[in-house]
Amino acid sequence: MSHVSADTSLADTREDDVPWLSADQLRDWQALMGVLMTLLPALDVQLKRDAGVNVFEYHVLAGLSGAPDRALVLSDLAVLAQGSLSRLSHAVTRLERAGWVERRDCVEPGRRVEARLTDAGMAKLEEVAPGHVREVRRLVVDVLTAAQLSTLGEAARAITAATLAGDPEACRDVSDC
Amino acid sequence: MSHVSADTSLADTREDDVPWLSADQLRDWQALMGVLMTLLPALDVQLKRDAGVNVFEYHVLAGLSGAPDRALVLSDLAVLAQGSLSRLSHAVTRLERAGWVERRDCVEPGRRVEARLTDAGMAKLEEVAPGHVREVRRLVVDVLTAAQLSTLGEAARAITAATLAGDPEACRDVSDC
DNA sequence: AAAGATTGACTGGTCAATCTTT
DNA sequence: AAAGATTGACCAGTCAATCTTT
Repeated sequence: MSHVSADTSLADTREDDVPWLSADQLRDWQALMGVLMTLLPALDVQLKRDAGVNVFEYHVLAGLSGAPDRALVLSDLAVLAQGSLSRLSHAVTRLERAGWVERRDCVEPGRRVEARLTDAGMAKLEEVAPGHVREVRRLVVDVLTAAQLSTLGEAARAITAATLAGDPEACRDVSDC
Repeated sequence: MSHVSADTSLADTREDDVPWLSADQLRDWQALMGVLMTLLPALDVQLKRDAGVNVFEYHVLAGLSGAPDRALVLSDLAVLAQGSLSRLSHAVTRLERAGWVERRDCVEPGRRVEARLTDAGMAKLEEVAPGHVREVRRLVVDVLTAAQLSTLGEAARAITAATLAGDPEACRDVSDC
């Protein structure tokens, strides 16, 4: 696994021959950085203002809502919501305190715990979703052509694949569980 | 949801006519969310591990390095680095403590302060940049075709424009200063 | 008053240490 | 021991209050 790559001389911090980006590449990269720096915070603002949850918590609720019996083992949910287990645990604590989620010990092996969306949580999600979707449309979907959005999705999948490569835990889809 | 369907109808807090996303739109949007959640943290990890700075601090250094006399008024630098003035002030404090930046009161009007990249800061940036660019290539530029990257840039600019609309302060480019 | 900058309390996240169960 | 989950210390960012200068 960890052997073989051609550039393994990490002890030597000087690996030259890193070609700089072309003017076009730089421009497009900077544009992407702009989105990375501004879009998530903008979505966070809307959700916190109108619903009192942040983006990650929203995705936890949404993830649970689509699961069988509205429940998932925490480590699976962490993968689905794209966060660390620790981050998830903190988030679930907050959501539990609000009454939208509850923890339940699994009967099965190991020290497994599942989070389950309560009825109040489902109601909350249904109340919150339209405003969130509206914002996603306003900031993303509606400002792009269908072709742009499609290419954006393709590119995003390629980037995510590269980003998660070497992190086998984070790679698997929730459908693997 | 322009029409109330048979599913659980809660209170009438329905703000109607928010059309849900099509399957394709949803898929592409989720892909973009994946990038938003993972790419910035991945870049942060590389920079912190190899250089002891986060992405925002890196952009502050990079922004200053390209400015005339390697100095910029803080409020301008905040726009360039895409962060709040408060965030920038905290960051500059850290960078100043490390010796990479120094604050200087402006002679000019108002209570203006400029941040100036020191020689040590410039050296730091030159030391750090290759590793960062390598990571940007590995995770983004090299996994996309030229056409994909170009469309991605276009889309990103459209999204940023929508996101910053209504925030006139954040809109202006640093070239306006 | 208004613009620019700073500060501190608070929040959410990471990391490492710990606990629990197989 | 190993997997899953939790916890707490620590850090970076936000928000609102404040300070400084015109």
